[in-house]
Amino acid sequence: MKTDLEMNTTDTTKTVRRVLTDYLEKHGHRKTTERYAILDEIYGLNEHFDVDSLFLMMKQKGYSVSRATIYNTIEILLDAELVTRHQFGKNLARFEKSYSYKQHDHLICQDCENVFEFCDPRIQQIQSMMGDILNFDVTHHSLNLFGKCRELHETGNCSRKK
Amino acid sequence: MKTDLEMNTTDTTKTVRRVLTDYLEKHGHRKTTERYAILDEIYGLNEHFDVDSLFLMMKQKGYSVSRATIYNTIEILLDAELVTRHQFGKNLARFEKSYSYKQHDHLICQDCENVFEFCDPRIQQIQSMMGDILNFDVTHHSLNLFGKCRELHETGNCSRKK
DNA sequence: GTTTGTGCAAATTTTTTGCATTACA
DNA sequence: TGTAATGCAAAAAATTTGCACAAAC
Repeated sequence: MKTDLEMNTTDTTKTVRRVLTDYLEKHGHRKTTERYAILDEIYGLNEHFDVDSLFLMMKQKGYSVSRATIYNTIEILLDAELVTRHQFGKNLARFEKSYSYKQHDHLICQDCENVFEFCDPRIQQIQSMMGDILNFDVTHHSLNLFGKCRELHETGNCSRKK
Repeated sequence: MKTDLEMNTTDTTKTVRRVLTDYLEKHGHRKTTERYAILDEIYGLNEHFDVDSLFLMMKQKGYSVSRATIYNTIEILLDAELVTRHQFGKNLARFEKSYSYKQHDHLICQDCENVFEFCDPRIQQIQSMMGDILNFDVTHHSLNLFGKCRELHETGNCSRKK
């Protein structure tokens, strides 16, 4: 049997579709084509996305779902733990696929808004320790580091600046 | 001379007004009554706030500033490091006074939306280590832990639920 | 007296909601 | 066929912007 990391895109698509099917059946929700189309689109991306860009990308590909349906579906995908939600300092929710993804956190350049990922085991330790101390059942966390990427730091500007 | 922690509210008010004055002069901005009124209001609070609640609180006290001015002023206070900005999982910016406040992070109850504070030195270590590794000049971070507070965990409900 | 900053209202942006229609079960 | 889900458009919520007027300097 393959480990998650060995799976290719097709495998992953199949697997997450299966996870979604199980979730929908378990919760008595219908298996609509839109839900699977949105899931596929999300798992075809390798970057963070927001609802509007997802809507536009799908529209451009000729598969048009309404924004309302995307918002609805993302709620389901969040609950099914197939997607995670982030906020990188703006009032705009951003998402990313999460199935079989190693837990990671983000480093955001204040200038080019580029998002980098990193992982540090101490965060999990802090998370569980604080849960114990403060009598909380901590389910997840969000750690964002903000700063200047190397390019901005060295040249005073970033190429990707918006 | 007093340490920051020994200062009372009046002392703090004076000090932060002075910090703001220095900032405004340094940046060639005008010292308007609104800016000081907003600063005073913020430093009179002991909780996180959002722009609209600040607007309503000031209005109720008879000191009415426009929301636009509050948004403008908060930009200045952020830049002057007199206020910090947070997002606790909602698309709503929340703020808190930051002068002489020990760096801390937040634990948020998903049910009652109550926000608790904690501090762990390892976060600073992670922050500087990741900056070194990824060639970033990390200026600040935001760590939020999300979960169920004790009350929610034990009773399935929180008294403060909205 | 200049000009910056404020207030107001309108515009934008992001998300939510209501309701008629579609399509899953 | 009954009902949940979709699409659309309108509403809501948060923030930004434009412009006339007020008040710092």
